Amino acid sequence: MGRGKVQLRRIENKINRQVTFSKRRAGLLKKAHEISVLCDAEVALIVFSHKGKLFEYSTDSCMEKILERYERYSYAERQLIADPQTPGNWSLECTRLRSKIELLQRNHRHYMGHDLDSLTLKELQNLEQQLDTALKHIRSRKNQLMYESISELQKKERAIQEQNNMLAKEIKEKEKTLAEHSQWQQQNHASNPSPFLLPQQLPCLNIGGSYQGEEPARRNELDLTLEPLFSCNLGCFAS
Amino acid sequence: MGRGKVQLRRIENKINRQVTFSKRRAGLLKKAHEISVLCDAEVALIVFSHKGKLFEYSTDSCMEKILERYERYSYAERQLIADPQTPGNWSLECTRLRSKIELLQRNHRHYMGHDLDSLTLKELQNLEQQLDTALKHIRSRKNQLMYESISELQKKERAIQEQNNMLAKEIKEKEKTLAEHSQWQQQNHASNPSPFLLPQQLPCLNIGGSYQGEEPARRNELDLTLEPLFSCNLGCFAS
DNA sequence: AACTATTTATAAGA
DNA sequence: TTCTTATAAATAGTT
Repeated sequence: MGRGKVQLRRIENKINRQVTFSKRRAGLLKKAHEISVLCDAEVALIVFSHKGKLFEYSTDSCMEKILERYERYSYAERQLIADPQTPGNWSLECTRLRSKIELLQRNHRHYMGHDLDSLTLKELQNLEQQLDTALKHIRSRKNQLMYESISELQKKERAIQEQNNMLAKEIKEKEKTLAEHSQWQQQNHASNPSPFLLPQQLPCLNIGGSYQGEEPARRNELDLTLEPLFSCNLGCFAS
Repeated sequence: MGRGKVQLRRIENKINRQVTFSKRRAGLLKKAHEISVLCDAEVALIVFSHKGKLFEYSTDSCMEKILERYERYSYAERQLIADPQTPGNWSLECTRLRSKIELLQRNHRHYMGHDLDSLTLKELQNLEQQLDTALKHIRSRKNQLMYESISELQKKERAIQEQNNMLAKEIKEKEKTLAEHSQWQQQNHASNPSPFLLPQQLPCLNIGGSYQGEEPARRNELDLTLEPLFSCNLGCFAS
């Protein structure tokens, strides 16, 4: 379905894969719902995206019930597998999981550059290479984000500058009108208090107020984004 | 899709419902498989027919694993429903541990430079700095090991050289004795076959044999250690 | 996110 | 059930 036939194999283009995933996921959930309604079936659908995000559908009788029913049903087929409900097995499982956590944490310490004494030269070499690669990816991604940030700022700057110019023009005109007016007043009454003060102050107040009032949230957001950006190592641009 | 449009409600005709179920079930399983392959997603699909028959599909990583992952994942969202069922609730503990593992693994993927799209600029910056520090530690430790390796090799070289010298000396003396002896023999019998061949060969054989026999295990170990060392990035000495 | 040319899925009929 | 076929839906590539 679509402009071209598609081969049943992993889409290598990341963007394409993401888009196709969104579309097909919607289609799949819809179809799951349809068969469930049309044919009075009980459906549970679980989808983990490549990135690990979860999407699910389940007939109104709720996911947990269906999974429970599944476990019950499929249990008959795999009588051999030890029952994980047994208290003894649970504690065993816990022990297994804890040791796995221990391993992951130890591993993580190595990735943080700690506890290196136990590693051989070869292991250190592997670690170094992996971190080096990871760092490259991270810096590349960071640069991408920063460039995006910068070009958005430049766009914003141009917009604001333009606005600024327009406001300045407007003020100039107002100033002119006011000056003419005050001159006219002076000629008629000759007793005007501080006639030149107001026109001088207006520009600053107007510009500042207009700018801050128009988009305070977005401005703050950008400020936050850029603070660490320039206080930190800009040297990474070169990598 | 089909000859007529279809309303999204239970098909009352039993035969029709059964037929539609068969067809749509096939379609649904196919699509589940397709999205799983095309988009590298992990999919679990469970369908109970109206009559209670089970049909299922799961990405090759097998149903149980996906369901486990699901439980783990959705646990985080319903932490609130902390059911204080039985004192010493093993299954709850297991779920908790599993979600911790999930978290560690996700974290680790970031440290490997994967799945970076979900990170903010600030997070990327932190990650970069951590990896950079870690890399410095690792390289420093690696250098230390390499220097140790080198100085040990040099020590070993000196020892072997010394041994070599001693052996050479010994051989020279033996040669001398032999020469005297053979001269003496020649003077007496005058019919010695290839009298100068043996003394020339002995040194090589002796030295090689002595060296290999003395510590074959450690020598192999060192060779293995040093192979990647010099074929690889020596540039790290500078860091 | 919307569009559209195509491919797929499938409802109805045989 | 299975095959066929007309038609509805889904969706790949594009804007």
